Amino acid sequence: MSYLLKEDSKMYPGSFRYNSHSGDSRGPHGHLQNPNFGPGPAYAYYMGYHQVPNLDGHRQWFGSWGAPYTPPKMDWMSSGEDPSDHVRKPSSSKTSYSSPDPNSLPLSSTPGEYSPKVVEPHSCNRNGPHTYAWMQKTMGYTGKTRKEKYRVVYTDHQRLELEKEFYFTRYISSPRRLELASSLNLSERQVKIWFQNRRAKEKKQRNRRSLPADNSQGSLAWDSGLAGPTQGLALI
DNA sequence: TTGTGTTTTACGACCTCC
DNA sequence: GGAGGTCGTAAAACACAA
Repeated sequence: MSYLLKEDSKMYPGSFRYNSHSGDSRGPHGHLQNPNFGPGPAYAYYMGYHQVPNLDGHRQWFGSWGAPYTPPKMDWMSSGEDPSDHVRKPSSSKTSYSSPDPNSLPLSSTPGEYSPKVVEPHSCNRNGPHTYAWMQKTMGYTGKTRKEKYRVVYTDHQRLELEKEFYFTRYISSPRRLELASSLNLSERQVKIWFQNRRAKEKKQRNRRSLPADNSQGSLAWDSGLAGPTQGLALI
């Protein structure tokens, strides 16, 4: 399903920003080698989705989500493989968002599949160990303002799963939202907002290309200059 | 290295529908 | 009245040119 390969390259030109320093599953050419992606570095301690960064830039989930989030089947971890092997090479290999075939991905993985890892409560990025100031501020969980803890960055795995869902339906149903939120260790609210933002993004892109907004009709609007549904579906 | 532009999360305001 | 939609916007995270 190269739709996502294509689409994501546009959608996430910098989607591996985190991975450039925290590990991801891409090969030297920017292609994902591990369909389960690398560790999920992009979590932060935010609002109800309590996350604590660890040394590898992976953030750990606490609080309402129970077990910390760990992307499923993180083989490279269990096998002792160096996560850096999966790290995107620096900008010389500015990659497109090369997603694996979503059909091969664990779309319906459940939280139970995530095996919590013991991690250190600090993160690092390409600049080395790094703990965001706002994270430290919010560790105390004292009800921070929007400015103090603003947003998290979703992992590639989360993004891909969301994109996959968006590909099939631009308006997620409540049950499916619950399922997806659970499988991705996101809140339903996050999933809902992600879809809202995704639709807005699509609309923005469409407008940018001066394409008729009528294409928003129906469940798919991919024939609007974005990677089209026909193309995508044909490749599923 | 730094300044700037873009993208990504997240929210509030407001609207519609049931 | 609640849920969920769009729209506009804030600000973090990032890419990249200079």
